[in-house]
Amino acid sequence: MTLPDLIPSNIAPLIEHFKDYLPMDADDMAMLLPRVSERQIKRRQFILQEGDVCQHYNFVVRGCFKIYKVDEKGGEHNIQFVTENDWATDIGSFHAEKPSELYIEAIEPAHILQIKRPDLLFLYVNNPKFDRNFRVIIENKFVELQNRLLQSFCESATERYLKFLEQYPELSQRLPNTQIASYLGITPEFLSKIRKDLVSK
Amino acid sequence: MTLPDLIPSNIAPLIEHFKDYLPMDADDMAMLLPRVSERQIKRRQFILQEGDVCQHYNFVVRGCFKIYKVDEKGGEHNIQFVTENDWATDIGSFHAEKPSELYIEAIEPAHILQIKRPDLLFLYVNNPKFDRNFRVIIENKFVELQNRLLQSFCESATERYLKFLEQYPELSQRLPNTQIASYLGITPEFLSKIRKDLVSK
DNA sequence: AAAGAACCTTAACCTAGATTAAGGTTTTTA
DNA sequence: TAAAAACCTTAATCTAGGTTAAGGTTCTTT
Repeated sequence: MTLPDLIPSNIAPLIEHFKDYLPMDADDMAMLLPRVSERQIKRRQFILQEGDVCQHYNFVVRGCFKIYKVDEKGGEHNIQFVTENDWATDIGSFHAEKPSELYIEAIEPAHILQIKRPDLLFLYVNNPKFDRNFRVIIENKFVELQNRLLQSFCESATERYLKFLEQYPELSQRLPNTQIASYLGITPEFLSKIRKDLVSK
Repeated sequence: MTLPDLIPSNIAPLIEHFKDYLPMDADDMAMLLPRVSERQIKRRQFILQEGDVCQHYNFVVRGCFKIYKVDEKGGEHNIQFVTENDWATDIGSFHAEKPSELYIEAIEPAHILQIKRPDLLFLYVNNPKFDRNFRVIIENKFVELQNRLLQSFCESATERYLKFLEQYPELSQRLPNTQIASYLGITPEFLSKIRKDLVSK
């Protein structure tokens, strides 16, 4: 539980995150530590913009981000919210080193830990624990995304909204309804109507 | 390119698939070989049904599968087609050992290679190459799924259909339009209308 | 070779959710 | 602390795509 003294405590949440998957010994931490850098992000600040190559795996220590795409007509579509102890990255852009189609923007002031591409590759090549950890992390992300697709195919907007409230009760307090509507794939006006209809029942 | 004589050639496509990610030596193959079993699947046969726990990672050597969910009203929604040299598995059900919400059904007679859960876990624990390979495989699947979600959010049915034809020209020959419509998230009747409108332009 | 099943298309009508517009409230920023 | 920006709601109108129904065609199975 307590970390060796030589590990600065501000990277502790990331170490704890990895420990959810596999035990991390002092050597593993020593390998990770010099490859992680901290950053404070202001509200409305971007850590990725359309057209840029995603250069980092970003671990959120505190705060909240939205990952979204802007369509031809300028509409924003949230594909994911990322909060404490989760990763905010465009995996496709990161690995293929291709320009991203996505924006990643802080909805709240945030504190993140970043790992650069060459550093992550170093970790993969030199310590199989990182391959393992990220395999499992991405499996979980895949399942989350698949459930999202299934919901958007199989359920009405009202059902999706109710399940969102149930599944992310904390997020639904933290976020403005505009952002939730964008995540659900509907307009804020229609969400407003859904909320009225739910109350009147 | 040529495999050692002791490896039966009918597992060759899987070995080649792994070689796309990392070199495989004789020891790796010797570890893999006894943990893979072959199966012939008939058209319309299921390798996974709703309610069952997904027990295998299924590698498709030949044929085509659809992975779909059935909604409350009995409607089918294809989330993915799987053809040669790809994996047909419900990753969520497999790893959590929970009943699946999905069906995986052969659209064409198929030949698959299966790895059981305990065998895959053995490979993960005893040879880090498998963690690596499946990390990369799932990263790619994640990106594919994310693009699908983005398209369904940002584009009209007509645009989605045109991109499908472009991205999977071979599949669009192989599949009936009913199945393509279900993948695009529209009814066969509406796809028929889209096709008519496209021709008349 | 025939019967049944799956598939494709057209067309009339229907609905979930979008759009536009407007007024009020809360939050942010200068 | 005031102006600007973001947010929320309501209501009228509009539209992409669904539903129902029906007829024709092409596979599959016996």
